[in-house]
Amino acid sequence: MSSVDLTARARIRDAALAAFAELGFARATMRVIADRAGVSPALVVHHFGSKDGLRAACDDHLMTFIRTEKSQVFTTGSLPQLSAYLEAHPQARPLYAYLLLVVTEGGPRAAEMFDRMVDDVEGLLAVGEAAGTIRPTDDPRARAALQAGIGLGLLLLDRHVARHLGGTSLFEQGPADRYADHMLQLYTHGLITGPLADEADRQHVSRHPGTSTPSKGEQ
Amino acid sequence: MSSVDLTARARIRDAALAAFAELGFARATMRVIADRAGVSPALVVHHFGSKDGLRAACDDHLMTFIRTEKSQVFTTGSLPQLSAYLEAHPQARPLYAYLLLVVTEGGPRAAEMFDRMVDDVEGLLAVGEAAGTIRPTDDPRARAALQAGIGLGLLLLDRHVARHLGGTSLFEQGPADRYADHMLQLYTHGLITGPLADEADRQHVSRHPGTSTPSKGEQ
DNA sequence: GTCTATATAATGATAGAC
DNA sequence: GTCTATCATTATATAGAC
Repeated sequence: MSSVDLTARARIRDAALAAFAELGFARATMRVIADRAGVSPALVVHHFGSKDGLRAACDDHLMTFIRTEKSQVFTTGSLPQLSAYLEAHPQARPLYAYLLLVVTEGGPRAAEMFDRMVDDVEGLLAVGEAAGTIRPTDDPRARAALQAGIGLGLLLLDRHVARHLGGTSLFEQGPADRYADHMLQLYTHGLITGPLADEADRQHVSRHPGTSTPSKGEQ
Repeated sequence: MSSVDLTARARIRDAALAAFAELGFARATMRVIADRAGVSPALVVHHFGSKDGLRAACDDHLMTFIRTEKSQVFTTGSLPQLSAYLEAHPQARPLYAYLLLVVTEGGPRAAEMFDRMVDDVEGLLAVGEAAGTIRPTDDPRARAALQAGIGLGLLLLDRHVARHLGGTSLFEQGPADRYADHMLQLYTHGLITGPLADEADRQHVSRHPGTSTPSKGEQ
């Protein structure tokens, strides 16, 4: 409904967002973007100055969206939540795709975006820790960064991972189920067991004396 | 020692490998590659036919390397092992960097490369399972794909994750330590605890009756 | 604001001498 | 095998009319 009578500037920006995400920055030419927006290449320059200016406008648009609290779900790394959100808000799809592009191709604001995600994840984990559903940690920042990286990294490899889960995207039902199964397993019980796990615990305690990470009641 | 008197063809291929990895396919132009190899642009075409031909030669070179058993470490997703390997075999660095590019920019052989990694990870996990150091699973293929994705995904986000771990790359000492700490923690004990973990177990059992995943001794 | 027409630069690739 | 010189194409960006 709102996408019908957008200003030309907004239409160009949206076309660019989608074209960049689909083709990469280099192969999404001004002509292609102009065509998709239904305008002349000259008008693109008129509105954004240059291709880099257009890119910056796309970054701005995404950052604004990311900063909206209702799009926190974008940045949590939780696939089921993200999946539900995209289902309910199809307009967010191109922004999500563009986020993946920016992070991989490493534009000037990629760091800013990833940092925002880490902040969000850290907050969520802290809430869980307080509620007793998330294990305590010595190093909340590192944990948040790694968990954000795990979540986003898997989304970057969507195609490849999903192929082994019997589909073409993790957002499909089948792959999503097998994904959820393993991740829940990993997040509730880990992957390592037996003597190797005990050894890992000893290493951790020796590095962080005073901290204990028992699997069940110690001290 | 062996890099001094390479044939021009090999020098061009190596220069391309590095330039592609550093700049991406689009921005690594034939001229840039020729300059770095110390030859004329025409010679690049003479040897490889076209830019796509050059790219294919790089892919071939990487695949040959990946298929060598001694480079399995490339594909395990274990950072400490990979780090040690790259330290001991600096010649492998550009190949590693090119692998990351291929996986992100999704060339024609990216799938082949990722599949190889999943195979390797699945084998390693099966060995661990047999040895009693890795928890059993219902779905070894999914687990291997996801663990490969987690490992590779974090390497793709190297820069960003490392920034939060106090460095610029996960291969540096400080970030590597904090990385190892959290991942060991995650892999030995998981992340979720308390009632949420119990609920996860119930969901898993109801989906896979007959399978049990107790955190400690349940028949 | 929007267009057509065009300038300018860079790219992948070719021709042909050595 | 390797070069210099050059072509044809395509890219971004500009000029100026409407």
